[in-house]
Amino acid sequence: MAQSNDTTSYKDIKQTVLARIRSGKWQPDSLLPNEQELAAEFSCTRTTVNRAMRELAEEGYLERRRKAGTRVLSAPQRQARFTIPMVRDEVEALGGTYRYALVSADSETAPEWLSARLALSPKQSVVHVRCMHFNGNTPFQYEDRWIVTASVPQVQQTDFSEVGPNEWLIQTVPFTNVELSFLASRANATVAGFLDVTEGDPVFTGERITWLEGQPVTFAKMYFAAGYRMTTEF
Amino acid sequence: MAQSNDTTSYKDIKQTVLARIRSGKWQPDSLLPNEQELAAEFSCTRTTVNRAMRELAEEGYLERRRKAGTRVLSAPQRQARFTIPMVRDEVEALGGTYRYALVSADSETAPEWLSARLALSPKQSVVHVRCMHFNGNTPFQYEDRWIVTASVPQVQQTDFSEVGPNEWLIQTVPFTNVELSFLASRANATVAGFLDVTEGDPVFTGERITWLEGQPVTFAKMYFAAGYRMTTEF
DNA sequence: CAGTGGTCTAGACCACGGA
DNA sequence: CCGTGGTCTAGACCACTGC
Repeated sequence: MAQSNDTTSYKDIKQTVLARIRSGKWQPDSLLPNEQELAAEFSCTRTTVNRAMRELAEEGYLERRRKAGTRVLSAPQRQARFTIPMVRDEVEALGGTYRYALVSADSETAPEWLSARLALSPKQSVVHVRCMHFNGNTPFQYEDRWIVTASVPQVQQTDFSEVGPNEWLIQTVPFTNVELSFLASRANATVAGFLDVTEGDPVFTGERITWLEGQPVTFAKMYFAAGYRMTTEF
Repeated sequence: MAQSNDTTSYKDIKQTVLARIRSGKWQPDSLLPNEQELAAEFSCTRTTVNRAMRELAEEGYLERRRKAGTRVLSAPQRQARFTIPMVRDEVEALGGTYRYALVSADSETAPEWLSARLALSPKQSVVHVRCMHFNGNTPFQYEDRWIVTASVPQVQQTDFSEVGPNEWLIQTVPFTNVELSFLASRANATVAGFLDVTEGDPVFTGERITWLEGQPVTFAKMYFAAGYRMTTEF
Protein backbone atom coordinates (compact mmCIF):
# COMPACT_ATOMS: atom_id res chain seq x y z
CA MET A 1 0.00 0.00 0.00
CA ALA A 2 2.43 2.55 1.22
CA GLN A 3 5.06 1.45 -1.24
CA SER A 4 4.36 0.68 -4.82
CA ASN A 5 6.36 -2.51 -4.45
CA ASP A 6 5.49 -5.39 -2.20
CA THR A 7 8.24 -4.73 0.32
CA THR A 8 7.18 -4.58 3.93
CA SER A 9 7.59 -1.04 5.17
CA TYR A 10 7.81 0.19 8.71
CA LYS A 11 4.38 1.73 8.24
CA ASP A 12 2.90 -1.63 7.36
CA ILE A 13 4.41 -3.08 10.50
CA LYS A 14 3.01 -0.26 12.61
CA GLN A 15 -0.45 -0.84 11.21
CA THR A 16 -0.27 -4.56 11.75
CA VAL A 17 0.99 -4.21 15.29
CA LEU A 18 -1.69 -1.65 16.11
CA ALA A 19 -4.32 -3.95 14.70
CA ARG A 20 -3.09 -6.81 16.86
CA ILE A 21 -3.23 -4.62 19.94
CA ARG A 22 -6.70 -3.38 19.15
CA SER A 23 -8.01 -6.81 18.29
CA GLY A 24 -6.71 -8.10 21.60
CA LYS A 25 -4.40 -10.59 19.92
CA TRP A 26 -1.62 -8.88 21.84
CA GLN A 27 -2.96 -8.24 25.30
CA PRO A 28 -1.93 -5.31 27.51
CA ASP A 29 1.18 -6.03 29.58
CA SER A 30 2.03 -9.00 27.41
CA LEU A 31 5.56 -9.44 26.19
CA LEU A 32 5.98 -9.13 22.45
CA PRO A 33 8.37 -11.12 20.27
CA ASN A 34 11.75 -9.49 20.08
CA GLU A 35 12.90 -7.54 17.07
CA GLN A 36 14.73 -10.44 15.51
CA GLU A 37 11.66 -12.65 15.60
CA LEU A 38 9.45 -9.90 14.23
CA ALA A 39 11.92 -9.24 11.46
CA ALA A 40 11.68 -12.88 10.53
CA GLU A 41 7.90 -12.82 10.61
CA PHE A 42 7.65 -9.73 8.43
CA SER A 43 10.59 -10.84 6.33
CA CYS A 44 12.45 -7.61 6.64
CA THR A 45 15.49 -6.41 8.53
CA ARG A 46 15.63 -5.67 12.19
CA THR A 47 16.25 -2.01 11.32
CA THR A 48 12.80 -1.74 9.81
CA VAL A 49 11.13 -3.46 12.73
CA ASN A 50 13.05 -1.19 15.06
CA ARG A 51 11.75 1.95 13.44
CA ALA A 52 8.17 0.74 13.58
CA MET A 53 8.35 -0.29 17.21
CA ARG A 54 10.29 2.79 18.24
CA GLU A 55 7.65 5.05 16.78
CA LEU A 56 4.83 3.11 18.39
CA ALA A 57 6.62 3.51 21.70
CA GLU A 58 6.99 7.25 21.13
CA GLU A 59 3.30 7.42 20.38
CA GLY A 60 2.57 5.83 23.71
CA TYR A 61 1.37 2.37 22.69
CA LEU A 62 4.37 0.33 23.74
CA GLU A 63 6.97 0.28 26.44
CA ARG A 64 10.42 -0.85 25.46
CA ARG A 65 13.35 -1.65 27.67
CA ARG A 66 16.63 -3.28 26.89
CA LYS A 67 16.77 -6.85 27.96
CA ALA A 68 13.24 -6.66 29.32
CA GLY A 69 11.74 -6.49 25.85
CA THR A 70 8.67 -4.76 24.48
CA ARG A 71 5.28 -4.71 26.18
CA VAL A 72 1.86 -3.39 25.30
CA LEU A 73 0.95 -0.53 27.61
CA SER A 74 -2.20 -1.34 29.54
CA ALA A 75 -3.47 2.22 29.59
CA PRO A 76 -2.19 3.74 26.39
CA GLN A 77 -0.42 6.90 27.50
CA ARG A 78 -1.54 8.70 24.43
CA GLN A 79 -0.35 12.21 24.12
CA ALA A 80 -2.26 15.13 22.82
CA ARG A 81 -0.17 17.43 20.76
CA PHE A 82 -1.27 21.00 20.68
CA THR A 83 0.56 23.12 18.21
CA ILE A 84 1.15 26.50 19.70
CA PRO A 85 0.67 28.83 16.80
CA MET A 86 1.36 32.51 16.88
CA VAL A 87 -1.79 34.47 17.51
CA ARG A 88 -1.69 35.92 14.01
CA ASP A 89 -1.71 32.44 12.46
CA GLU A 90 -4.46 31.29 14.76
CA VAL A 91 -6.71 34.16 13.76
CA GLU A 92 -5.96 33.76 10.10
CA ALA A 93 -6.64 30.04 10.32
CA LEU A 94 -10.12 31.00 11.49
CA GLY A 95 -10.52 32.95 8.30
CA GLY A 96 -10.31 36.29 10.06
CA THR A 97 -8.12 39.33 9.63
CA TYR A 98 -5.53 39.73 12.32
CA ARG A 99 -5.04 43.12 13.93
CA TYR A 100 -2.63 44.06 16.67
CA ALA A 101 -2.83 46.98 19.07
CA LEU A 102 -0.36 48.06 21.70
CA VAL A 103 -1.87 49.10 25.01
CA SER A 104 1.21 50.06 26.98
CA ALA A 105 4.93 49.37 27.17
CA ASP A 106 6.93 50.48 30.19
CA SER A 107 10.28 49.79 31.69
CA GLU A 108 9.92 49.08 35.38
CA THR A 109 11.25 47.16 38.33
CA ALA A 110 10.07 43.58 38.48
CA PRO A 111 7.22 43.21 40.98
CA GLU A 112 7.91 40.75 43.77
CA TRP A 113 5.57 38.05 42.51
CA LEU A 114 7.33 38.10 39.16
CA SER A 115 10.80 37.94 40.71
CA ALA A 116 9.69 34.96 42.71
CA ARG A 117 8.07 33.25 39.75
CA LEU A 118 11.10 33.64 37.50
CA ALA A 119 13.73 33.36 40.23
CA LEU A 120 15.07 36.83 39.45
CA SER A 121 17.35 38.66 41.82
CA PRO A 122 15.37 41.44 43.56
CA LYS A 123 14.55 44.66 41.77
CA GLN A 124 15.69 43.57 38.36
CA SER A 125 14.53 45.68 35.47
CA VAL A 126 11.80 44.37 33.19
CA VAL A 127 9.77 45.74 30.32
CA HIS A 128 6.05 45.37 30.81
CA VAL A 129 4.04 45.17 27.60
CA ARG A 130 0.27 44.97 27.40
CA CYS A 131 -1.42 44.48 24.06
CA MET A 132 -4.50 43.25 22.24
CA HIS A 133 -4.97 40.83 19.39
CA PHE A 134 -8.11 41.17 17.30
CA ASN A 135 -9.94 39.00 14.84
CA GLY A 136 -11.22 41.77 12.59
CA ASN A 137 -12.74 44.09 15.14
CA THR A 138 -13.57 41.36 17.62
CA PRO A 139 -11.28 40.99 20.62
CA PHE A 140 -9.41 37.70 20.41
CA GLN A 141 -6.74 37.80 23.07
CA TYR A 142 -5.44 40.20 25.68
CA GLU A 143 -1.76 39.74 26.43
CA ASP A 144 0.10 40.84 29.53
CA ARG A 145 3.83 40.26 29.21
CA TRP A 146 7.04 40.95 31.08
CA ILE A 147 10.44 40.75 29.40
CA VAL A 148 13.60 40.51 31.47
CA THR A 149 15.85 43.36 30.42
CA ALA A 150 19.03 41.64 31.48
CA SER A 151 18.27 38.71 29.19
CA VAL A 152 17.20 40.83 26.23
CA PRO A 153 18.87 44.25 26.47
CA GLN A 154 17.60 45.34 23.06
CA VAL A 155 14.08 45.37 24.46
CA GLN A 156 14.66 48.82 25.93
CA GLN A 157 15.07 50.36 22.49
CA THR A 158 12.22 48.44 20.92
CA ASP A 159 8.99 50.03 19.79
CA PHE A 160 6.08 47.62 20.23
CA SER A 161 3.49 49.82 18.58
CA GLU A 162 3.62 47.95 15.29
CA VAL A 163 5.05 44.53 16.08
CA GLY A 164 3.72 42.40 18.92
CA PRO A 165 6.15 41.38 21.65
CA ASN A 166 5.74 37.70 20.84
CA GLU A 167 6.58 38.04 17.17
CA TRP A 168 9.48 40.32 18.07
CA LEU A 169 10.85 37.92 20.66
CA ILE A 170 10.65 34.93 18.36
CA GLN A 171 12.67 36.73 15.74
CA THR A 172 15.11 38.17 18.24
CA VAL A 173 15.81 35.69 21.01
CA PRO A 174 15.99 31.94 20.76
CA PHE A 175 14.75 29.89 23.68
CA THR A 176 15.60 26.53 25.05
CA ASN A 177 12.87 25.82 27.58
CA VAL A 178 9.23 26.70 27.90
CA GLU A 179 6.67 26.10 30.60
CA LEU A 180 3.14 26.43 29.39
CA SER A 181 -0.01 26.24 31.49
CA PHE A 182 -3.68 26.63 30.84
CA LEU A 183 -6.34 27.40 33.39
CA ALA A 184 -9.71 29.03 33.84
CA SER A 185 -9.57 32.40 35.52
CA ARG A 186 -12.06 35.12 36.33
CA ALA A 187 -12.09 38.35 34.33
CA ASN A 188 -11.07 41.32 36.41
CA ALA A 189 -12.19 44.80 35.39
CA THR A 190 -9.23 45.34 33.06
CA VAL A 191 -9.46 42.03 31.26
CA ALA A 192 -13.23 42.30 31.05
CA GLY A 193 -12.91 45.68 29.44
CA PHE A 194 -10.45 44.57 26.80
CA LEU A 195 -12.24 41.35 25.94
CA ASP A 196 -15.69 42.87 26.03
CA VAL A 197 -17.06 40.51 28.62
CA THR A 198 -18.58 41.05 32.04
CA GLU A 199 -16.34 41.34 35.05
CA GLY A 200 -16.22 37.97 36.79
CA ASP A 201 -16.84 35.98 33.64
CA PRO A 202 -14.71 32.86 33.12
CA VAL A 203 -11.72 33.43 30.86
CA PHE A 204 -9.58 30.73 29.29
CA THR A 205 -6.08 31.74 30.26
CA GLY A 206 -2.59 30.69 29.25
CA GLU A 207 0.65 31.35 31.08
CA ARG A 208 3.98 30.95 29.42
CA ILE A 209 7.50 31.21 30.81
CA THR A 210 10.44 31.06 28.46
CA TRP A 211 14.10 30.45 29.28
CA LEU A 212 17.32 30.59 27.32
CA GLU A 213 19.97 28.33 28.77
CA GLY A 214 18.56 28.70 32.26
CA GLN A 215 18.11 32.47 32.01
CA PRO A 216 14.49 33.60 32.29
CA VAL A 217 13.50 35.59 29.23
CA THR A 218 9.82 36.36 29.48
CA PHE A 219 6.59 35.68 31.32
CA ALA A 220 3.30 36.10 29.53
CA LYS A 221 -0.34 35.82 30.47
CA MET A 222 -2.75 35.36 27.63
CA TYR A 223 -6.46 35.91 28.18
CA PHE A 224 -8.69 34.50 25.48
CA ALA A 225 -12.02 35.94 24.47
CA ALA A 226 -15.28 34.25 25.39
CA GLY A 227 -16.01 31.04 23.55
CA TYR A 228 -12.39 30.17 22.91
CA ARG A 229 -11.50 26.51 23.00
CA MET A 230 -8.21 24.81 22.48
CA THR A 231 -8.78 21.71 20.40
CA THR A 232 -6.76 18.84 19.09
CA GLU A 233 -7.43 15.54 17.38
CA PHE A 234 -5.45 12.36 17.43
CA MET B 1 29.21 12.64 24.61
CA ALA B 2 26.20 10.52 23.98
CA GLN B 3 28.31 7.59 22.92
CA SER B 4 31.31 6.44 24.82
CA ASN B 5 33.22 6.31 21.56
CA ASP B 6 33.96 9.29 19.39
CA THR B 7 31.53 8.40 16.64
CA THR B 8 29.15 11.11 15.56
CA SER B 9 25.66 10.19 16.65
CA TYR B 10 22.40 11.53 15.34
CA LYS B 11 21.96 13.27 18.67
CA ASP B 12 25.22 15.12 18.23
CA ILE B 13 24.07 16.25 14.83
CA LYS B 14 20.75 17.43 16.22
CA GLN B 15 22.51 19.47 18.87
CA THR B 16 24.92 21.00 16.40
CA VAL B 17 22.18 21.88 13.95
CA LEU B 18 20.05 23.40 16.71
CA ALA B 19 23.01 25.44 17.88
CA ARG B 20 23.56 26.75 14.37
CA ILE B 21 19.95 27.76 14.09
CA ARG B 22 19.94 29.46 17.45
CA SER B 23 23.22 31.24 16.83
CA GLY B 24 21.87 32.55 13.57
CA LYS B 25 24.53 30.81 11.53
CA TRP B 26 21.68 29.16 9.69
CA GLN B 27 19.09 31.85 9.16
CA PRO B 28 15.34 31.22 8.95
CA ASP B 29 14.15 30.31 5.47
CA SER B 30 17.69 29.57 4.38
CA LEU B 31 18.39 26.40 2.45
CA LEU B 32 20.57 23.91 4.29
CA PRO B 33 23.19 21.66 2.73
CA ASN B 34 21.71 18.43 1.52
CA GLU B 35 22.09 15.17 3.42
CA GLN B 36 25.07 14.00 1.43
CA GLU B 37 27.02 17.16 2.17
CA LEU B 38 26.11 17.06 5.84
CA ALA B 39 27.14 13.43 6.02
CA ALA B 40 30.52 14.42 4.62
CA GLU B 41 30.85 17.29 7.09
CA PHE B 42 29.98 15.13 10.08
CA SER B 43 31.87 12.18 8.65
CA CYS B 44 29.01 9.77 9.06
CA THR B 45 26.52 8.10 6.78
CA ARG B 46 23.55 9.77 5.20
CA THR B 47 21.32 7.47 7.27
CA THR B 48 22.51 9.11 10.45
CA VAL B 49 22.08 12.61 9.09
CA ASN B 50 18.64 11.63 7.89
CA ARG B 51 17.51 10.56 11.32
CA ALA B 52 18.75 13.76 12.91
CA MET B 53 17.12 16.01 10.35
CA ARG B 54 13.92 14.01 10.26
CA GLU B 55 13.49 14.33 14.00
CA LEU B 56 14.23 18.05 13.93
CA ALA B 57 11.56 18.39 11.29
CA GLU B 58 9.08 16.42 13.42
CA GLU B 59 9.89 18.69 16.31
CA GLY B 60 9.01 21.68 14.21
CA TYR B 61 12.37 23.28 13.57
CA LEU B 62 12.85 22.36 9.93
CA GLU B 63 10.81 21.92 6.82
CA ARG B 64 11.88 19.22 4.44
CA ARG B 65 10.69 18.54 0.94
CA ARG B 66 12.06 16.26 -1.70
CA LYS B 67 13.99 18.04 -4.35
CA ALA B 68 13.36 21.38 -2.62
CA GLY B 69 15.69 20.52 0.24
CA THR B 70 15.65 21.41 3.91
CA ARG B 71 14.91 24.88 5.28
CA VAL B 72 14.90 26.47 8.70
CA LEU B 73 11.36 27.38 9.72
CA SER B 74 11.08 31.08 10.36
CA ALA B 75 8.61 30.74 13.20
CA PRO B 76 9.39 27.45 14.88
CA GLN B 77 6.07 25.62 15.01
CA ARG B 78 6.88 24.07 18.32
CA GLN B 79 4.32 21.71 19.65
CA ALA B 80 3.28 21.31 23.21
CA ARG B 81 2.66 17.75 24.14
CA PHE B 82 0.23 17.16 26.93
CA THR B 83 0.06 13.64 28.15
CA ILE B 84 -3.51 12.79 28.91
CA PRO B 85 -3.24 10.72 32.04
CA MET B 86 -6.08 8.88 33.64
CA VAL B 87 -7.54 10.82 36.50
CA ARG B 88 -6.30 8.26 38.99
CA ASP B 89 -2.72 8.69 37.82
CA GLU B 90 -3.03 12.44 37.82
CA VAL B 91 -4.19 12.48 41.42
CA GLU B 92 -1.56 10.02 42.54
CA ALA B 93 1.14 12.03 40.77
CA LEU B 94 0.11 14.91 43.02
CA GLY B 95 0.82 12.69 45.98
CA GLY B 96 -2.83 12.31 46.84
CA THR B 97 -5.08 9.32 47.34
CA TYR B 98 -7.51 8.74 44.52
CA ARG B 99 -11.12 8.05 45.31
CA TYR B 100 -13.97 7.45 42.88
CA ALA B 101 -17.66 7.87 43.47
CA LEU B 102 -20.54 7.11 41.15
CA VAL B 103 -23.30 9.70 41.07
CA SER B 104 -25.71 8.17 38.61
CA ALA B 105 -25.83 5.77 35.68
CA ASP B 106 -28.91 5.57 33.48
CA SER B 107 -29.84 4.18 30.13
CA GLU B 108 -31.72 6.80 28.15
CA THR B 109 -32.42 8.17 24.71
CA ALA B 110 -29.71 10.46 23.41
CA PRO B 111 -30.71 14.10 23.82
CA GLU B 112 -30.85 16.06 20.60
CA TRP B 113 -27.70 18.08 21.25
CA LEU B 114 -25.76 14.87 21.77
CA SER B 115 -27.13 13.23 18.64
CA ALA B 116 -26.10 16.29 16.69
CA ARG B 117 -22.69 16.45 18.26
CA LEU B 118 -21.89 12.80 17.59
CA ALA B 119 -23.82 12.50 14.35
CA LEU B 120 -26.06 9.79 15.81
CA SER B 121 -29.27 8.74 14.16
CA PRO B 122 -32.21 10.16 16.16
CA LYS B 123 -33.29 8.57 19.42
CA GLN B 124 -30.36 6.21 19.74
CA SER B 125 -29.86 4.67 23.14
CA VAL B 126 -27.03 5.91 25.33
CA VAL B 127 -25.86 5.30 28.87
CA HIS B 128 -25.44 8.47 30.87
CA VAL B 129 -22.89 8.23 33.68
CA ARG B 130 -22.10 10.99 36.16
CA CYS B 131 -19.31 10.55 38.65
CA MET B 132 -16.80 12.25 40.89
CA HIS B 133 -13.07 11.89 41.25
CA PHE B 134 -11.51 12.92 44.55
CA ASN B 135 -8.04 13.71 45.76
CA GLY B 136 -8.43 12.38 49.28
CA ASN B 137 -11.63 14.08 50.32
CA THR B 138 -11.13 17.08 48.07
CA PRO B 139 -13.15 17.21 44.88
CA PHE B 140 -10.83 16.91 41.90
CA GLN B 141 -13.02 16.38 38.86
CA TYR B 142 -16.69 16.00 38.07
CA GLU B 143 -17.33 13.87 35.01
CA ASP B 144 -20.44 13.82 32.86
CA ARG B 145 -20.30 11.11 30.24
CA TRP B 146 -22.48 9.51 27.60
CA ILE B 147 -21.66 6.13 26.07
CA VAL B 148 -23.28 5.03 22.82
CA THR B 149 -25.00 1.72 23.48
CA ALA B 150 -24.84 0.60 19.87
CA SER B 151 -21.06 0.97 19.86
CA VAL B 152 -20.53 -0.69 23.23
CA PRO B 153 -23.43 -3.06 23.94
CA GLN B 154 -21.81 -4.44 27.10
CA VAL B 155 -22.28 -1.04 28.73
CA GLN B 156 -25.89 -1.93 29.56
CA GLN B 157 -24.80 -4.74 31.88
CA THR B 158 -21.97 -2.80 33.47
CA ASP B 159 -21.94 -1.62 37.05
CA PHE B 160 -20.08 1.66 37.39
CA SER B 161 -20.27 1.84 41.16
CA GLU B 162 -16.73 0.60 41.65
CA VAL B 163 -14.92 1.26 38.38
CA GLY B 164 -15.06 4.62 36.65
CA PRO B 165 -16.42 4.72 33.10
CA ASN B 166 -13.13 5.95 31.70
CA GLU B 167 -11.07 3.12 33.15
CA TRP B 168 -13.72 0.65 32.09
CA LEU B 169 -13.87 1.98 28.55
CA ILE B 170 -10.11 1.95 28.14
CA GLN B 171 -9.97 -1.70 29.12
CA THR B 172 -12.99 -2.64 27.07
CA VAL B 173 -13.09 -0.69 23.85
CA PRO B 174 -10.17 0.42 21.72
CA PHE B 175 -10.43 3.73 19.95
CA THR B 176 -8.98 5.11 16.80
CA ASN B 177 -9.77 8.82 16.94
CA VAL B 178 -10.15 11.36 19.67
CA GLU B 179 -11.15 14.99 19.68
CA LEU B 180 -10.11 16.80 22.80
CA SER B 181 -10.94 20.39 23.72
CA PHE B 182 -10.31 22.59 26.69
CA LEU B 183 -12.20 25.71 27.60
CA ALA B 184 -13.24 27.88 30.50
CA SER B 185 -16.87 27.48 31.49
CA ARG B 186 -19.09 28.76 34.24
CA ALA B 187 -20.14 26.48 37.06
CA ASN B 188 -23.87 25.78 37.03
CA ALA B 189 -25.61 24.77 40.23
CA THR B 190 -24.87 21.08 39.78
CA VAL B 191 -21.21 21.45 38.96
CA ALA B 192 -20.74 24.04 41.68
CA GLY B 193 -22.23 21.65 44.19
CA PHE B 194 -20.00 18.75 43.27
CA LEU B 195 -16.81 20.78 43.04
CA ASP B 196 -17.53 22.81 46.14
CA VAL B 197 -17.31 26.17 44.40
CA THR B 198 -19.77 29.01 44.01
CA GLU B 199 -22.28 28.93 41.17
CA GLY B 200 -20.95 31.06 38.35
CA ASP B 201 -17.32 30.47 39.19
CA PRO B 202 -14.94 29.76 36.31
CA VAL B 203 -14.27 26.06 35.77
CA PHE B 204 -11.51 24.57 33.65
CA THR B 205 -13.37 22.15 31.42
CA GLY B 206 -12.40 19.40 29.04
CA GLU B 207 -14.53 17.78 26.37
CA ARG B 208 -13.59 14.53 24.77
CA ILE B 209 -15.18 12.61 21.92
CA THR B 210 -13.89 9.17 21.06
CA TRP B 211 -14.48 7.15 17.90
CA LEU B 212 -13.72 3.62 16.83
CA GLU B 213 -13.37 3.29 13.09
CA GLY B 214 -15.74 6.16 12.49
CA GLN B 215 -18.30 4.96 15.05
CA PRO B 216 -18.84 7.40 17.93
CA VAL B 217 -18.16 5.67 21.23
CA THR B 218 -18.40 8.25 23.96
CA PHE B 219 -18.68 11.92 24.79
CA ALA B 220 -17.36 13.20 28.09
CA LYS B 221 -17.30 16.53 29.85
CA MET B 222 -14.76 16.89 32.62
CA TYR B 223 -15.04 19.73 35.07
CA PHE B 224 -11.91 20.40 37.09
CA ALA B 225 -11.87 21.79 40.60
CA ALA B 226 -10.80 25.33 41.33
CA GLY B 227 -7.11 26.00 40.91
CA TYR B 228 -6.53 23.28 38.35
CA ARG B 229 -4.00 24.01 35.66
CA MET B 230 -2.84 21.91 32.80
CA THR B 231 0.91 22.30 32.47
CA THR B 232 3.62 21.12 30.15
CA GLU B 233 7.29 21.85 29.59
CA PHE B 234 9.33 21.60 26.47
C1' DC C 1 14.56 15.30 -16.23
C1' DA C 2 17.40 15.37 -12.34
C1' DG C 3 18.12 16.48 -7.41
C1' DT C 4 16.61 15.68 -2.84
C1' DG C 5 14.77 13.26 0.81
C1' DG C 6 12.45 8.54 2.20
C1' DT C 7 13.23 4.05 3.06
C1' DC C 8 15.17 -0.66 3.01
C1' DT C 9 18.96 -4.20 3.44
C1' DA C 10 22.68 -6.83 5.67
C1' DG C 11 25.61 -6.66 8.99
C1' DA C 12 27.98 -4.93 13.08
C1' DC C 13 29.13 -3.19 17.78
C1' DC C 14 27.51 -1.77 22.08
C1' DA C 15 24.80 0.09 26.27
C1' DC C 16 21.69 -1.17 29.40
C1' DG C 17 19.70 -3.74 32.84
C1' DG C 18 17.21 -8.18 34.36
C1' DA C 19 18.32 -12.59 36.39
C1' DC D 1 26.33 -12.83 32.43
C1' DC D 2 23.91 -12.28 28.29
C1' DG D 3 19.49 -11.08 25.90
C1' DT D 4 17.29 -7.03 24.19
C1' DG D 5 16.92 -2.82 22.16
C1' DG D 6 19.80 1.41 20.35
C1' DT D 7 22.51 2.94 16.91
C1' DC D 8 25.83 3.19 13.07
C1' DT D 9 27.76 1.85 8.40
C1' DA D 10 27.82 1.25 3.37
C1' DG D 11 25.22 0.86 -0.16
C1' DA D 12 20.98 0.70 -2.88
C1' DC D 13 16.50 1.81 -5.09
C1' DC D 14 12.83 4.83 -5.39
C1' DA D 15 9.08 8.58 -4.73
C1' DC D 16 8.29 13.03 -5.15
C1' DT D 17 8.58 17.48 -7.07
C1' DG D 18 10.83 21.78 -8.75
C1' DC D 19 12.81 23.27 -12.84
